[in-house]
Amino acid sequence: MPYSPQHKQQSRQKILASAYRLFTLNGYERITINQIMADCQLTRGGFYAHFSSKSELYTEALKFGTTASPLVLGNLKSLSTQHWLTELFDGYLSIEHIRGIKPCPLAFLSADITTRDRAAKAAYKNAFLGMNKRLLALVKQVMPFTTEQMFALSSMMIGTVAIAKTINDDKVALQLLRATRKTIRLTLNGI
Amino acid sequence: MPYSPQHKQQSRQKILASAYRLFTLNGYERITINQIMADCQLTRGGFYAHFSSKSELYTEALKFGTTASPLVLGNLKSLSTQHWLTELFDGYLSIEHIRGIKPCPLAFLSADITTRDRAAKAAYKNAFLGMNKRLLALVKQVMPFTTEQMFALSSMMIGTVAIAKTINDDKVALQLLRATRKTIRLTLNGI
DNA sequence: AATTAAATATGACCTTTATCATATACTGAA
DNA sequence: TTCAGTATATGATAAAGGTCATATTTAATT
Repeated sequence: MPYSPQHKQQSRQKILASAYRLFTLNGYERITINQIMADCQLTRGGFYAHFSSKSELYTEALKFGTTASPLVLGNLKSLSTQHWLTELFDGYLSIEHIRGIKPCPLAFLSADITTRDRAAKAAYKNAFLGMNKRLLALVKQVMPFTTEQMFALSSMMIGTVAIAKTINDDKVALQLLRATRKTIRLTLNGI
Repeated sequence: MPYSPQHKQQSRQKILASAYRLFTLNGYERITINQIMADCQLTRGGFYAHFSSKSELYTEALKFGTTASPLVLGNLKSLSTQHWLTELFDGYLSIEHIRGIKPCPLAFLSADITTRDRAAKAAYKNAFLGMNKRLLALVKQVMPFTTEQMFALSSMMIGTVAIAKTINDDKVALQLLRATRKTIRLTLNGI
């Protein structure tokens, strides 16, 4: 038996991590299998030992990056829920987030998903619904809040970062991010 | 002198209209010059008599589709501003809008723009700022409203339709659209 | 009708990229 | 150290698409 038994699994995980990051930053068409494999120190050909096609990888990468999202798990348990939520929203609505290398796929892949297959759409939908559920549970600890209110709030945050990322001009981008941060604080009763 | 003097201009306008629609629905990479030219009954080669490259066309098409946006001009002048705004928001946040062939480029091209050149980003930014300005002027006729509030509201609407469009499941998509419609009505003082 | 110059169509080129067949490299066991 | 068989790399293939050179069509003017 050659290679350690986990070797292939490790490669698979590395491919998924690279694919998730690169796809989120660039979309499906702007990233090649070559780039993904090179990013994790592998080469083109071996790819098909792990995935049957590029589009399968896309869906798996999206699942990989959005299940058990670190976003809401966090390790700031020492903080009060209120404080923690503030940190969460402010971080999400920050210029660092939108200019960084770990942007939110819900924001940056929405249009991309539209032209992708059923499986990719399902993965996106699950990610969106999952995030809403987890966030809603948290917000409810602080104040009464409905699923519908949560949907609207999520949409606002996601829309804001999606738009802010397109804007080259930091001044305008910051103004937009700030606007939404303010609005959210008001919505959440001055958290 | 062959052809009527306006002939080339007419062709250009047709190309722009086709490009605008197809790009908005599919993004830059999923549409070929061939498809655009075929869509307006022309052929591939003639393209370069009108535009120097695909990316130039993309930017011009975006400008074409977003300047003097019919969105806010409308012809419902008989209605009160309040009523008119309600119609506008409800139409934007409708399943017909997101499933139709004239979707909002601000919502469906945000991620696409991120990986495009400076000119395309500028066109997107102008479209966004222009829409906000026009909308704000209208909302102000009804109630006090700031630029920042307008930004947050636009982001919410744009985010909502962007997400709703990715969701294959009409039930969930409708729930999401409804949530934002409700929230907007509350925000606008029960318009 | 014939002419002519602009507008459009045709065909070809070259690059990129997904995919696959085949060769090589690796490592645990004998 | 050799073997075996899995994991990865290499090279090839075929298709797609942006671009351009050249041919053809068009209609206002003569």
